[in-house]
Amino acid sequence: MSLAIEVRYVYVVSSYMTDSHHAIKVVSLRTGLSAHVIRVWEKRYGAVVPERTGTNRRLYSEDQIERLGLLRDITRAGHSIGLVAKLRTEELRNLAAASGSNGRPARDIGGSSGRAPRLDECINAVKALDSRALERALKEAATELGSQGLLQRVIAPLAQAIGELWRDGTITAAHEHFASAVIRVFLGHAVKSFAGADGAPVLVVATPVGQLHELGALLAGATAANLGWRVVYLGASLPAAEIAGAARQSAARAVALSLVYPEDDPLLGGELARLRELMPQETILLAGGRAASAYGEALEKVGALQMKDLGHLGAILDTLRKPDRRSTK
Amino acid sequence: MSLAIEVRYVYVVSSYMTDSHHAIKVVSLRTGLSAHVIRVWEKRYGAVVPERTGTNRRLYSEDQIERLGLLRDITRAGHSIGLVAKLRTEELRNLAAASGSNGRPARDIGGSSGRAPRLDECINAVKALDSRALERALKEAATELGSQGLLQRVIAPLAQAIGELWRDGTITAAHEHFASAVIRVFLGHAVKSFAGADGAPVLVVATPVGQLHELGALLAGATAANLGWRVVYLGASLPAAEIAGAARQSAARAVALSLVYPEDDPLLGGELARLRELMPQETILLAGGRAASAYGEALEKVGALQMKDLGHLGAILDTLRKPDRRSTK
DNA sequence: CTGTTCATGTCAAGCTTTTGTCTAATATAT
DNA sequence: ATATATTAGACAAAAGCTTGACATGAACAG
Repeated sequence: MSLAIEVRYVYVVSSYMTDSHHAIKVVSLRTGLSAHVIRVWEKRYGAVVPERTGTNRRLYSEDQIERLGLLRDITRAGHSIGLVAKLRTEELRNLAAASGSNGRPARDIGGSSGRAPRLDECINAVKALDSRALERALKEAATELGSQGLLQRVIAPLAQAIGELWRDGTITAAHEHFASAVIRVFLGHAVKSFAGADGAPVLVVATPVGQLHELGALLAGATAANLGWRVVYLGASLPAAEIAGAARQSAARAVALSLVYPEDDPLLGGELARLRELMPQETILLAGGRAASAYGEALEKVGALQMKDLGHLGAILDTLRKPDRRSTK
Repeated sequence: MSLAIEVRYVYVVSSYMTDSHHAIKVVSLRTGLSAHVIRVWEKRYGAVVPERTGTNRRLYSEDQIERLGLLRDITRAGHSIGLVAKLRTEELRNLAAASGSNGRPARDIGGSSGRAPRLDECINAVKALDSRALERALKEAATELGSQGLLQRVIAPLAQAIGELWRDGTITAAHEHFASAVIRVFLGHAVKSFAGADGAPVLVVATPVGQLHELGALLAGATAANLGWRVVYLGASLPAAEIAGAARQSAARAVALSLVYPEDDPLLGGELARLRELMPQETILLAGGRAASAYGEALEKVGALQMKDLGHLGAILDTLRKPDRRSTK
């Protein structure tokens, strides 16, 4: 019977069974590029030339999808597609790594470097395990900055600061858990409900096995909820099968993973591969967090979109909202 | 044939394949200089003369980008562009190091007894990963039963039911995590704040290493908060040292542990002993949850009070309230 | 003090190139 | 039949290029 399954694909791909093939729509969803753009990049620049079925449909391999993802990142960093489209994939990886890390214009650094108002207060409250003070500071920050500003200018930096303090031993894991718990609850009422509207697209948020730090996932969930997604929040350290199951059951449009620490888990690659395999094909995989870049290769391999920060996540989510639209004036 | 490929690029880059070429936009982003300025520096001073494509677009090498960055720093430090524009790059480096000691601000980045009314609703919502339905059911239960009844007659049985369904495979760990997340947030506003009043006694709530299920701890925390304690909630799976540290730092009157699964962790005894040893002498250790009785012996050994259910916990907490008062203010 | 000159950053107009999107007609898939 | 793909070509917005002009402020001569 496994024979029967394989037979379905024989007419399509003659080579490896491991080299799966994907229709353009899947590629479009997974890369965030429109099918138009994918075709025109092929036609004009030969950026990616897919196989074809006997009936002329395009079929993309995982490698090609990776390549398209790299091109997406590189062009978003400012490079023109015409100049990079024909580079070898290896060079694209270098370019993506290079422009990804330092793509920031230097000019607005000085201006906005002003530390968010309540941040120090929050950090002190965490150090003191003082939930009242932490809640108060968060509340004031929320009224001052609005929920988007709260997330991006206070909670995200706070999460980062906690990570740093933890790594250098100033605070312990208990402080980190404590902060997670308070922030979790706080976000529960500060941000629009995680529940989302009826027709809203679904985002599953979690952290893979071994990744114990929850704050990043929390931030991603809150950001998505803010943008009108229905968030299925699963918390930290879940096996691939569980995440995939939740994604399947909730018909999620995307799954967001937060990777913070450790940065060198040898098992994570396998988890990611399993996740990609078990997830519905059309579900998109997103990854963010401090350690995401450390797993860049593994993430590319499974076609995951890497997010630089919360703003980037927001942009991607906006793109994913409308996977396909026709009657736009 | 690899020759054929390289030839296509000869007109563009004559040297290394690693020396990528960048459009002016990328250069502008990376240096923070406007494209205008970059062009005018080229035209007037020949500061940087890029290659051109066949269609006359400028193409900058990494070296040239570095040079522009140096010029940016130097001019911002007060030198006039006309005087430094033609210096050799090496000299620029010295100048930049000398004048701009303040240059880069580095950034980096982000129920056994009578079936309670809403219980089935809750269970179904968990099965369906439907956070809206779960929240609604909990809310209705809260108004019907009050917060104490909500905890004892809905959430506690729900936690137990989830545990059973998980053990028999009806639901997965993802569902359990999902339920924890929703309930966590819900308790955050339904129950009196975890923060507690100023003079309130402090209870640290956590789950020891290896105990991944958080719901029991959550219930204990909510119950204590309801009774006017100040709760330092640390969540699941914390090492003894961390819990003890938190207890010490917050001058906790008691530490409550929730033990649910597994029931036969051989390491738990050691963790408990270490915890007892590291904790302040006068802090009392409490243990509850489905698996508490399985560890009865170890708990006896460290003098922990075992709680049979939430009502029992409440009674113990009331007893612990009065002894020993501190003059902290 | 005043007027001139120079250095420098910015802008606009007019043209070309690049690139994403759209339409129409046709074919395939489910 | 309806949704999805395919091609070719058209279109328009965005980004680049060049030339020339303008604004500001500093240096300087009278």
